[in-house]
Amino acid sequence: MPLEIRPSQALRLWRQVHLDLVRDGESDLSARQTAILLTIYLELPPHTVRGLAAQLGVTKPVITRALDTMGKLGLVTRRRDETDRRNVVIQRTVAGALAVERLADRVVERAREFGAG
Amino acid sequence: MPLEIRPSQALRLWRQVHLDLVRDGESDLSARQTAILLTIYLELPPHTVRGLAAQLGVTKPVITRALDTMGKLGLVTRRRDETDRRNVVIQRTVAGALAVERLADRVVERAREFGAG
DNA sequence: CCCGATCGTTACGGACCCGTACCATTAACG
DNA sequence: CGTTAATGGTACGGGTCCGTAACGATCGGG
Repeated sequence: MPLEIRPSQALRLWRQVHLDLVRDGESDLSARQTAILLTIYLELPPHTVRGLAAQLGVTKPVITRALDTMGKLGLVTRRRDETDRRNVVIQRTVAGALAVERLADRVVERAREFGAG
Repeated sequence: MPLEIRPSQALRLWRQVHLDLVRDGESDLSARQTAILLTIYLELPPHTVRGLAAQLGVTKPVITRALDTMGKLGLVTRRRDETDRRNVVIQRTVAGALAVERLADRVVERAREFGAG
């Protein structure tokens, strides 16, 4: 059963959620960072730098830097893969899971308000 | 009639649209910039720097810089208000309208795909 | 063993953005 | 007029991010 949504609704939803994020001082993530964060929390592990770079169609340093930033924010962690020490496994954190959950709640909430629009 | 959407749907939708934006090389706007752009295109004119700053809960230079950047990208334009030359009126552009329209289409499209999730 | 391939990170020069503070222009009003 | 208030923009020091290129560590096959 598809989720029917009209363009005007989509735009109002998109705007309002972004407004919420800005106003609540939720860390001002770029589209890239958001895509990385949600990929880590929605797709099945394990996640590697190379894998994320391929999925997003960006270069490796972009992922490395994004992980640096999100690491400082406590949203993700890195750990060496001991079976192949060349790899780095990106791991979820409690704080990250909560942030993602809050985002989901925001979207759901605003979607409900805007249904009639 | 409210728009019912489950948290898991919301997150998958949010992720997929951001992935699309990144992969298609759509300018990597921050949450702030997105909020500003959509406010300009969804709310009734006229829009001023001060008004936008108040709506987003940020300082004026944030708006000025965002308008500089979006101006370079051709998404918005500025014009002096001739009736009160202290004011600057932010105006929409064809390119900006198209970008907003594309965003709406992306959201609608992905929402349709993910309905069952 | 060693050599090539793979993985993540770092270096570099340049661009953008932040928040605070200050500035130039314009309007409003006594 | 001149003075005050309001608006948008700019200067500054500091941080983050970009893309390209190089690097060190590690694996795997000959």
